Amino acid sequence: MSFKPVDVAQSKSATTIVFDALRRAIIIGELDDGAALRQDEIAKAFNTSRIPVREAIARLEQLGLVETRRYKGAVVAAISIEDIDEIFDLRATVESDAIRRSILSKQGKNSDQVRSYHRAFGEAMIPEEWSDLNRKFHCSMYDAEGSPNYISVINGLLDRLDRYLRAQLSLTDGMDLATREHALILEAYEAGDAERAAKLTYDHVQGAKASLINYLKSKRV
Amino acid sequence: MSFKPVDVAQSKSATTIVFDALRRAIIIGELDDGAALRQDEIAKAFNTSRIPVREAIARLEQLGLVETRRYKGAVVAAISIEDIDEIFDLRATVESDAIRRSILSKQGKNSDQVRSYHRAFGEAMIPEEWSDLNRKFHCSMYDAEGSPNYISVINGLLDRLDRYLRAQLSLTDGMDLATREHALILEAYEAGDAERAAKLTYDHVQGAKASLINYLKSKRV
DNA sequence: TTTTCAAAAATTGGATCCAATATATAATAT
DNA sequence: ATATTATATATTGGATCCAATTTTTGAAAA
Repeated sequence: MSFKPVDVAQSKSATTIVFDALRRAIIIGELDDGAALRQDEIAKAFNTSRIPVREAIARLEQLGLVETRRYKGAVVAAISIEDIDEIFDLRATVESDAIRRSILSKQGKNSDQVRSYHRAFGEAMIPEEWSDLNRKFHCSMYDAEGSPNYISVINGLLDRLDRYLRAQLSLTDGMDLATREHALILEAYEAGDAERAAKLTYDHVQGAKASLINYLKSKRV
Repeated sequence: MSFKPVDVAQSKSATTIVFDALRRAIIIGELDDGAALRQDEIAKAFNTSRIPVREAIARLEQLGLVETRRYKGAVVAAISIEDIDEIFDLRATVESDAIRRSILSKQGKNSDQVRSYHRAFGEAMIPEEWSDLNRKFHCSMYDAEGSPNYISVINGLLDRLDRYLRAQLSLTDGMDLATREHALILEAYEAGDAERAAKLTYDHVQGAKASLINYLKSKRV
């Protein structure tokens, strides 16, 4: 045989292709808050019918990334400063517990992986990469085997925050501070110091919150 | 005018009706783990076409209540004991922080509401009601105005645990202990003791975890 | 010119149809 | 009798069509 058989069930559905693309576009800020998602337009762009687009929108709505109004369609969800503030608190709480339980869990450390994300974060020249690498850095320290639900909640929260973080990161120079704080968190992680890592993570997230809220308040006068 | 005009946009879509009903059926354990959700069957039962059913299933999948396999349809998600264990930890973490921030937030207390749920919980004769009342009791102490995202995450976690909790509650007599623990939490809430309320809530959830895990382990030999 | 009303166009929500894949059943081979 | 193959049926995924609602545009009235 000169070809490799592939299970057809592994091919992505039209719904999933559209969902992934729309989710990505929202997260990276390509679709602005309040932007209408026209079913027909999206269907044409993806060369499919409206049904997969509707299903993708239904999925995005459950993630809080879009809001739909009956008979009026879907728009990209705008997140208020109060909600952003709260989501950061929630992140700080969940992520600090995630790293604590990861360290306490006796699982092997991901040190090589974490280190390489840390290095990549410090070296990244394009703001678009920072946010992805930041997510990878943090999540690689959480126990993927033992904490899939923590990680899923964290990713959901990050999905909702990312476009604001990206806009901020493009315009401010908080990367040096973040890199330094990452180094401290990594140090505590490698030293197996669960409480210190949890506290550093909590404080790091809260610092990012303060910075973003300041930025948004100055921008939304 | 002898009739009251109602905004048509307030009518529920077929998708929402199906979604609500399926979500409810899964939560209360009417649909067993692994049960197949046949689109055609459900569409017939609700006297609609398959499209709203598919959209409802897409939404349920994002909530982790069902799992779909390409070309094979959707089944009710079975949650492993390890996942249940983790979800309880996540609940304990998030709910203890939710009650802490609620108490610290200077918002008015919901005491009357909380008390009435507490009383109803203690008086409930039907196990089916316990789980709903338990949820209402706890969530009424969290700050709906300032913590909608906390509450949303908590409800999502509870949705996934509820059918196991309900099965357990029907067969064990942990209600007396729960009622006593609720009373202590309520006491700390009303006293404005954020740290004590947080600790009691955390311990309460962890106790419920231990109890449910024991039950499930004995049941799944 | 501005406001109101009517008609046309755009869009959403759901029904039906068709194609593709999976599953069950029947027929054939061993 | 069992295993394999072929056929029929069931189910999912998406395309198309129709009905309902919203938005836009154009015409008429003030």
